[in-house]
Amino acid sequence: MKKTYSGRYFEILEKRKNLPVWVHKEEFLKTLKENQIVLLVGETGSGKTTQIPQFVLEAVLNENPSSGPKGKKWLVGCTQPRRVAAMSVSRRVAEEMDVEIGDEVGYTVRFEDCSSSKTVLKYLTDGMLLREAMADPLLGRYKVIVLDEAHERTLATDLLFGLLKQTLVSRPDLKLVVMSATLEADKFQNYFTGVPLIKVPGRLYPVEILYTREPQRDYLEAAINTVIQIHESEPPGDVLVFLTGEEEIEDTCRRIASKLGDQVNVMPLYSTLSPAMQQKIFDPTTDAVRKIVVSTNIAETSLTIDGIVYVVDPGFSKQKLYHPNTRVESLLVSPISQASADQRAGRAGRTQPGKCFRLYTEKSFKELEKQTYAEILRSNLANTVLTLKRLGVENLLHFDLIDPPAPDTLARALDDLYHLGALDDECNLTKTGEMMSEFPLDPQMAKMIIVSPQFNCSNEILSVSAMLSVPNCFIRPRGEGQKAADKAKSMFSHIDGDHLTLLNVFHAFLQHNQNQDWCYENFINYRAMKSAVNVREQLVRIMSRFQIKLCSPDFNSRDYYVNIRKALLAGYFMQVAHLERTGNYLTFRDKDDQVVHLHPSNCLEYKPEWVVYNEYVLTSRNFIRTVTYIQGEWLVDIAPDYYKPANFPNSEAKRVLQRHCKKRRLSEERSCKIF
DNA sequence: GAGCACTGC
Repeated sequence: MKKTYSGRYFEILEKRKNLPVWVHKEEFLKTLKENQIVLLVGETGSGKTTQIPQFVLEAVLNENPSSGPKGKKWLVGCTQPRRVAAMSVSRRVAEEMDVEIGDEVGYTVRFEDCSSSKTVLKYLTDGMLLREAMADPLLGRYKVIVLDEAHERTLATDLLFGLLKQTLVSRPDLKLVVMSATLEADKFQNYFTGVPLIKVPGRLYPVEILYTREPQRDYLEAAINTVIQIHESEPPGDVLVFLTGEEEIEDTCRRIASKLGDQVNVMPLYSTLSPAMQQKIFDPTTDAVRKIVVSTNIAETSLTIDGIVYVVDPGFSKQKLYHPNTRVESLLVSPISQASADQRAGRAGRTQPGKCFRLYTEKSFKELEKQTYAEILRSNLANTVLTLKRLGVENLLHFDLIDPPAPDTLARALDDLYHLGALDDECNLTKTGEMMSEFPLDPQMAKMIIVSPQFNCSNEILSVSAMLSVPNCFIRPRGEGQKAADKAKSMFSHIDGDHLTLLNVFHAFLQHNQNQDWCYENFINYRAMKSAVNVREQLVRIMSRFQIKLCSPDFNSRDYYVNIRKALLAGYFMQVAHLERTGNYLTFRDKDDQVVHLHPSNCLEYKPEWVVYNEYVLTSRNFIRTVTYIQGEWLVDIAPDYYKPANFPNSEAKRVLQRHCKKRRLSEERSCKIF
């Protein structure tokens, strides 16, 4: 590292030294020296994310002045749950250390590696470190790993916990720092028995918490009234209201605006909002007009808005839930946890003392869960199990996780992977499974891609996969534009299904040279399309690594779309529904079949007897979304082991399946006689 | 005939 620093360096250094975490620098370094694992609890504003990794780096460089593994430099890695955070924090730290980003300080996130052979401190997403661990389970280049925001308990962070717990045993020279914003620390301390804990206070202004006297029946009504009340009786200061979803937010914005008019500036905030609209949130307010931001959970952790003095918290958010029996993931409006409520309240005290209006009673608050359930307890684990297998975990039940998932969920995941050919009878990873694990996709999709050359359509399947991996590309404005949007969409529609429609959109986007105006005119989300192109490129790179053929059927051939539909089924054969005589679709499964409805966004002009679907969503009804027509006999051709009639309970679909099986047997016998 | 909390590889 260079010896002379710029004036700016010393200027920033003085500011850094005022951060609360600096008071604990010596204590931290001493503890790190004497222990393999250190737990640090630092509240918002303590400076832990930027400073601790620098402290660690200083120690590593002092103790290992020259050598690293294979002549390379030792690395300090710091994980973040979000890519924006990894990028922005590393930029900040590079500035503090007076170096160019990508040199001594860098970051690695999906689609972007801004690090080099010079890099000694690297910020990366938790998912990225997990990927690195797949290639090198001992994480040989790292000397210290810092797991930041551990309290968020993302799936990737939880897996890293389990993995590092093993790695630390085989690599006594590797150290781990766990950083958490809340004191769920006892949970971590139980997990890593006897680990020292350092507590650093945050720097937030006091936030007064107000509860309602009675529980509120209608939280929207209550939220709107509270905003009006704040506006009429509280001193200047911006307001942040937490709601659960896009429609609710847009609706509430309109209602507030109609009541308060020009006196306030009401703005919505959610992830699918265009970046330009999101940016508006950060425009400074004029003194005369109060800013009112109505937001989803995105403002709880991902985005920080300065100048918020009042927070309105109805106490709900949409949360993902997984039911292993029906294999359905659903988004459900649910009460938040105490930790979440406290995090929301903290948003009021970033620039001056604030107030948080909780639209529930103090008693209700005390009845809330302390922490939000870890993601691993609320997810389909097929992909997780595949990752663990790839990391060399032999017995999943013995893998030490902070919160072990339900046995049902685990069993379901193993079962799915077995049917996909990723695991053998003894639960070992197969060659196919190994390849599947390299794709940053769900197992069905990875399988579909791997076998697509057999249907001579890997190019098309890659495009469809990319489209399925990004947010919905169809824009549908409320009110006026709706009809025009639907008409534009119908231009892309393929009568046999939504997957093929997505393919049409992708092809059209490329034909129009990825033109943004073309997207605008056709009600297509440009950002989604660009990111699909990006995803596809990444998938192509993985394909070439495994030398999987890139090929297309003849576009003018009658079988062009047939091949693609067959390839879809080769991955998603466990997600098939059959049209019953009642006119309803029934999922066709070994157990727990469900009545489902085609999602109204589908582009089919008729109801085919059999469909393959991309996802099952539980909202106002049971919907299957993104569906494509398939032939019943393909089930027997493409997944004969899974579609043995004996595996299924009696049903209309089973009788049809039996007929197909019989026909297949007969044709096989006939062909035997010929030879 | 309806919706899309949020991340991430």
